[in-house]
Amino acid sequence: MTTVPIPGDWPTTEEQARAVQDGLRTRVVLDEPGPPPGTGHVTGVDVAYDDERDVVAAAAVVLDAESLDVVAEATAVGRVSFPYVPGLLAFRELPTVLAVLDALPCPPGLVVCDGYGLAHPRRFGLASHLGVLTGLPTIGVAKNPFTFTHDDPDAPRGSTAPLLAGDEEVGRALRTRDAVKPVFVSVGHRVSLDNACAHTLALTPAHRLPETTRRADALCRRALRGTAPA
DNA sequence: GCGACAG
DNA sequence: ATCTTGTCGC
Repeated sequence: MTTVPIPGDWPTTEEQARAVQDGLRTRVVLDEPGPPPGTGHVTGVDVAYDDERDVVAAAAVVLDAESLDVVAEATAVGRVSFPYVPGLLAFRELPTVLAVLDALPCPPGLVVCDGYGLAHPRRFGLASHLGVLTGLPTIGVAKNPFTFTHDDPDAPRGSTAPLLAGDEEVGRALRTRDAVKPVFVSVGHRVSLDNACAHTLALTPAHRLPETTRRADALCRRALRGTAPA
């Protein structure tokens, strides 16, 4: 496990953070389809917090996209770098997530984030931000619709409904299990929305949430507990 | 102005 | 995110 310093130039105020987003948003690449589902590596990243102790733990779990077997794992711990502010989640998660990806012994391939990419007030959520900073193809799979609206997808797994910001489709509500609450998929960087949904379905053979995020969630919680006082 | 709001 | 027991169902 690695320990993470907060970058010296990390934003301190919401105003600074929004300015960073506005400066980087033009770098998002939207005209690539991304890797085909079921090939290469797919990596889940997630973060757990203990705000009382000011500790954050991140985990990355690399899966073989075809078998969904675990290929590699890494964890990293650090200090909380930003408070939770809707729309500025990336500033809370990124330092530790970048470090944990660096700590992996192999290329991550497609990165699946817990949260949003383009579906964001300034079209630059966590998944897009991570993609721009690393150059990696990324998607966001969120558990809640945030501020966006959508119709309820049909009951069968695989059904979708547009995630809307006004009349703009910023993502998709995707049913990953029959008659179970959908997940909310959006493009991060260098992946099409259709492909992002296809990946999400490939990663949900048995549960509502992708195997990538389930594995990463379990691992970062374990890592956080591992930092508890002896 | 007030409420809602990824994790 | 996190606080939290048992319980219903595949």
